[in-house]
Amino acid sequence: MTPSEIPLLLDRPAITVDLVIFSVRDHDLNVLLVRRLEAPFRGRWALPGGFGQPNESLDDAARRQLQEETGVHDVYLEQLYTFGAPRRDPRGRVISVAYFALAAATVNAQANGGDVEVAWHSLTRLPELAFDHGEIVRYALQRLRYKLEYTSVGFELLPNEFTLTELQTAYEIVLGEKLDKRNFRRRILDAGILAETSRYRESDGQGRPARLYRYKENAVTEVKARRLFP
Amino acid sequence: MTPSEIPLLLDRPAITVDLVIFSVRDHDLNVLLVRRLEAPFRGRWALPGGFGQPNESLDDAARRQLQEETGVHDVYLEQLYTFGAPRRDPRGRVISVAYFALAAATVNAQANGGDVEVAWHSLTRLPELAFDHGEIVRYALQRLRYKLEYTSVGFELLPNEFTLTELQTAYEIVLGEKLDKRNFRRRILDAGILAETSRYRESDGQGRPARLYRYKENAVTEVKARRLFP
DNA sequence: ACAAAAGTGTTTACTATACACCCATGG
DNA sequence: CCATGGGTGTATAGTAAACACTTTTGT
Repeated sequence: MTPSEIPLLLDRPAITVDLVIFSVRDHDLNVLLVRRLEAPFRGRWALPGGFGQPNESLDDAARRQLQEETGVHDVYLEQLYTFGAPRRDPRGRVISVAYFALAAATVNAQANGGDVEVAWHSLTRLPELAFDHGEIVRYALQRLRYKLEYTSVGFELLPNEFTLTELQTAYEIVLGEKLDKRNFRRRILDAGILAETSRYRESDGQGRPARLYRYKENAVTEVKARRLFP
Repeated sequence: MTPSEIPLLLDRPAITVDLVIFSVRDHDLNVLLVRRLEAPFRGRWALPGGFGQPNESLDDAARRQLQEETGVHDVYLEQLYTFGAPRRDPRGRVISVAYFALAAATVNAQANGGDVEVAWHSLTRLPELAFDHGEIVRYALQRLRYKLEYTSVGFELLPNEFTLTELQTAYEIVLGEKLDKRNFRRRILDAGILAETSRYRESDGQGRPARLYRYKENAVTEVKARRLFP
């Protein structure tokens, strides 16, 4: 920051926090959306989000918006990217700090009292979204797939206890490809990030009950990438 | 974005763009800094940056600030992270969209006329910076090292034509470790991202002249990571 | 006893690493 | 002819991928 110091209030863009909340439901990757009640884009689905408060960090603002607007709390959250194209909001200059969040299928979302509609939408049949929110979702999906491959954020898509088949299915749904069961289990167990519980899940219909695991706290979350250079 | 619509001007934070420009010089990784002329932190070194203009994207604002403030242009630039802790600027709420840039040692920086000091600083002996800029630099360094391992951004630290030893040295300086010459050359040549030129660089003192290479435009920039899961 | 899902090892191909000597040039 | 940096190949270890049958449970 240099000689040109803090600008006149009139020149300031507005700044919002928007959230892309992913969850695996009904055998599909879903995003949580809210329906807009006012112009512009009235009636269209949009990402939850809003303005920060004066004494709140961006992360805190994201968490608060999530809770207030959708009832979702205690989920994995990370900053995604800041979008600031000049005409992305027809009302004027609005810069949006986008976050992405991962919620287990057991997490419930509900409108906070008012008449705002909140709903999960499958990514395979996403409606046209308000503003540039479609672009933000695409970017978030790319980041999710990418991180799934070399970090352990994937566990954030599951409840505390889960079976290895449930974990594998979540991965397959997000990555959009089938994985080999034996290799998957070997890798994930060898990584030493799971703790076996003594409990089992009865399969709905029939079949052998599956052992439940939980994700170890303090587990390493990043796996070394295959380096381009030695 | 929901019922709470665009807020009063008074509630709006100011928003700046700050730049972390890395360059390998004098056998060290350097960052380009400017000395502050005004309070707060008058006399301290800070990241170049400033406010965006109404009809300018964030990327454009970053590029313009870089050119205007330091004379640096046509370098690799990418958005890093947005910093928005409530008290990071003592004058009031300022949210900063940080960018990181890579410049070859042949790129010159110079103050734009005025009496602003602009200088490269080695990361091994960085002065205490203004605001939270020290934290921003640390975060940028982490990102640079990370990307160096699994993308080809490293080439942005070198001029158009370079020798393999120069390339290897740049990697060694950024990563802070020695690399094996034969393995390095094999990997980088096998990756098919370099084109051999017919020219050679005379080594300063003595020794056999080294072949010059250039980075292929359109080369793949990402290398597949070693996946945690099969 | 059968249907349904859980669980388990081995072989083969590929990729990464470690390592030492000859080559071209200028003084 | 020597000092300096450039350039090159191979053997070994480790990691990834492909692949099919047995076990446990409920009906």
